Amino acid sequence: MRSYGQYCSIARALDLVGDRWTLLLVRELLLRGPSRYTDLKNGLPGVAANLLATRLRELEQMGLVRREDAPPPVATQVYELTEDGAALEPVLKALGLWGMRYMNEEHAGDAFQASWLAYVPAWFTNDADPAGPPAAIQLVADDEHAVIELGDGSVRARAGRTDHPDLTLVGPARAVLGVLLAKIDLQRARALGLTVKGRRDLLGRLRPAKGLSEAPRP
Amino acid sequence: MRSYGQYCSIARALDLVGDRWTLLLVRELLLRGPSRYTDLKNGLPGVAANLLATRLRELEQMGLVRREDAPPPVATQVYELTEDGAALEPVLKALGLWGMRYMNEEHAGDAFQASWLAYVPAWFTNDADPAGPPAAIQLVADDEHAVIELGDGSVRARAGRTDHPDLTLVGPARAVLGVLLAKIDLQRARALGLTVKGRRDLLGRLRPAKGLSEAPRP
DNA sequence: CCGGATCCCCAGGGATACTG
DNA sequence: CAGTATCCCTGGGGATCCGG
Repeated sequence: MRSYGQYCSIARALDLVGDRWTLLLVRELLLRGPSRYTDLKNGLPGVAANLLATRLRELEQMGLVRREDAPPPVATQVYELTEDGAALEPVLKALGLWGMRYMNEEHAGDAFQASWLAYVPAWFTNDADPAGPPAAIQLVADDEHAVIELGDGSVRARAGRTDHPDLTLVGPARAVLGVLLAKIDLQRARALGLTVKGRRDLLGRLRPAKGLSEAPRP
Repeated sequence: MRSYGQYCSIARALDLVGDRWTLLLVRELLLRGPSRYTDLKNGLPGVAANLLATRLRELEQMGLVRREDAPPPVATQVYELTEDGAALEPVLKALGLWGMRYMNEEHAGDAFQASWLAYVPAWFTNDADPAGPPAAIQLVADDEHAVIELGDGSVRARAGRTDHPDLTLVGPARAVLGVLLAKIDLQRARALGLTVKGRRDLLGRLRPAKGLSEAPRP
């Protein structure tokens, strides 16, 4: 990218990661951990192959990404974030938090992945009952599966499934996320196609982070 | 900008503000408040006139910027952030904080402005002695003037000058910012051309925010 | 199948000139 | 002062191809 030519830390940051696809690539590396080229390509639907290779090369040269040989089972290379690269997490959190206000409308044809389902509760909710017992919530949105695990005072989430969840939410992504962040109530979520099974009181333990509760928008 | 086509709040955010110059334009509106077109153009050295006009139109249509008639003295229009636009402040702070690690090197020819000098202490330092008496620090870097005001437990900063500062720092931007954030000591700063006059103990009241102190880099 | 490299084409951005 | 108009050029999208 052309430099903005400004001695300003915001401009400097954008000089490095302001290019198209760059921050989404960092998102993938942050959410998935060390990843192969093909996994990244799958995680970034729409990216051109050459562009992904170029970005990875640039990020490596800037010192934000490291290329390493994968551990024994696989014989290929993996890409992972360096310390400087991982330090972008607050940037992605801030962007993601701000962007939540535009998640009310689902645009037809938008891609969706389990890891994007998982980071929302993990990043943007707290446990309102930190001393409460462990619990697991199974999320299923557009056939993507994620699990929220409550306990030890934290809200953790990951892509995948769990046996014996205490609560299961199945429905369109918009409804699942809306309910998790208390932006829409169960009544409206059901109208959007949400199915709820299990201990719905657990939803009360998910307290939306500041900057979200502002006011549900039309 | 082309949409990324992903149902992910980070991608959504970048759909709106990921375009070139957009976040820097928001930075200007945030730091300067309601601004005229020409002020924005001056605050964004290097931007093409047509691009600035396009971005303002796009941001207005997205609901991030509002165009209004200026109060009586001037007969022109001003642009200002809406609530949604101003909510980008945490994003700019996160980006700016991350970018500080690349401010050690000044690139020849980089533009520099007083408002960019001011936001660094205002955003990235706290008063280590919140109950301490009011004090003012005059900053002069590359002929740009800014003032830090301590008192009432907060660190405020603005472009401009003050009479009777308690401390005055004059020198290249890199040295002034480095000293403010405790990334370089006075000894080294002086070697870089910094001049210090007044109560240098006041520097001890500026406590760098988390995410900065990590370790000065070469 | 993985990890790219190559090629073509178009939209978005840069520089400058011009206008109400 | 507040933009438009124009031209040029680069960066990115999309498809295909290629070596391991």
